[in-house]
Amino acid sequence: MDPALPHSPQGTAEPTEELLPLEVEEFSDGRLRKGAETAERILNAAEELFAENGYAGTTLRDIAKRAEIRNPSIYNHFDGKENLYLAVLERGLRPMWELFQQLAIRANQGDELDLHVVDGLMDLLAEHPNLPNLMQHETLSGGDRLHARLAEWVQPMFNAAAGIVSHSPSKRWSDEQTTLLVLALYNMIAGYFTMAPMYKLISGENLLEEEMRNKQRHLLHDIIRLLFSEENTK
Amino acid sequence: MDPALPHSPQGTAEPTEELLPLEVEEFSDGRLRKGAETAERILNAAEELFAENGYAGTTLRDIAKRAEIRNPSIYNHFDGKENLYLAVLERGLRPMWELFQQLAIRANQGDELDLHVVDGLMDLLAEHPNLPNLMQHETLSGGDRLHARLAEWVQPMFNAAAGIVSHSPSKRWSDEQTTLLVLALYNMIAGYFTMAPMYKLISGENLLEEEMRNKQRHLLHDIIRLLFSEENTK
DNA sequence: CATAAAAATGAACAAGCGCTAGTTTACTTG
DNA sequence: CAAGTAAACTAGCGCTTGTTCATTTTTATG
Repeated sequence: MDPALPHSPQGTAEPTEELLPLEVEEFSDGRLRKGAETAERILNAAEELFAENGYAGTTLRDIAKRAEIRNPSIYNHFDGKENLYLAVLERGLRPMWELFQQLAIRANQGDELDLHVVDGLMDLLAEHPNLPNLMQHETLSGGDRLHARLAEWVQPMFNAAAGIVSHSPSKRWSDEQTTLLVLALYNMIAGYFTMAPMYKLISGENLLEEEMRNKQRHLLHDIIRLLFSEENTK
Repeated sequence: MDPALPHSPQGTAEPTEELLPLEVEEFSDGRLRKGAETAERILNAAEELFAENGYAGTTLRDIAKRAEIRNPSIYNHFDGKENLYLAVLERGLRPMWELFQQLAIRANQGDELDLHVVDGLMDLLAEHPNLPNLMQHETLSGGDRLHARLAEWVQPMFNAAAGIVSHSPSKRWSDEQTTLLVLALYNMIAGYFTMAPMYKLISGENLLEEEMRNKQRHLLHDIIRLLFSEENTK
């Protein structure tokens, strides 16, 4: 494993590192090994339950039931609840991590990206609706369970996002504001998905359905355009 | 108690109802009765712990320890964990509920309010930093524990906020967009506080300190001004 | 097809949970 | 200050939790 690395807050500007070597256990014909298949079922079940109920609110027996196994079998694939949780988090964060790495590269090449970032994020989160909730649970607990890994996982994404925003044509935002702006935009975008269950209770409408998502995408475009227009310079 | 009220989504536009009769148990000289004082200590401890660790992640023994009593004593003041949680939620939501009620009245009188709303919310949340986290935990769990009370508590605030936004001078936003805009603005504002612990891990800076809060307030003012300027009409 | 490894299982353990009962202490009030 | 009530305590019950272990069943391989 990692040698110590006690939340060192040195943030490399370019996220070019690897997240983890992702080993695929499968036959030459692409069929998964039996063990790897149930490991995946466990991860899927755990992701859904952790996202909805958090770490403490999720039982290994609940996870096992959803994965259609008896709960000691989990220990054939993961070394305890905490490690399973970390595995879920890592697998969940990977697509977001990759998206930001990719967007950051294009931002350094001078492409205008703000709208692409929004679209990319909306698509990604729509495909992985558990991701914002997992992140939010971690955020609320102060990242206690991530702590060491947090720097290497979240920090590069944040830096990439800040880089993208600071490359925008608008000269409106100072460097100081850029940081807070990234936070605000993230909360606005991810919060949409996080809010979905409660919004459904209040209004009856399902934010996760495509029609609503398109309205949200439209709104975000309008907002981004207003925030990053070249005209006004404060 | 309430007669059924199974999440009826009829939202009265003006939040003029009462939240709950708030009974104060104190002597004529203002001193709290012994019992009422420990009840308050329990509520304070529970609020902090529920906000950080959620419902499942908080034990009555933890709460008792922080309130400096033994855990069965909690039952002299609250009828079980669930009811304590609801009491925490209600006491926590009250100031926000009152703020929105007050702002909604002024909005109906035609005052321009958008910036005042932001300032009011920032001040309120700075004073009650546990509130956004409590709400967020409830949001993530799908409001399961609130469910029935949710309509009467959250719905009026949401409607008040939507009313305020739709009274803004800008003709830019359609009614449909107004709803999503309220959500986005709420997430932006409340998310700032929710993110504080993780942001501190990443950057070392404390978002809850006044200096940072003022920068955030400034940023929010800029954003609101851009979103609700009279000029541009899309 | 035999064999070893991998995976799944039932049974059960210690620890911790919400909660109750019974009793003692502290407070309030006539 | 005495009596009654409210509030705090100790002890512990029934249950669930994460985890272990010995065993059986399944899967992969020479």
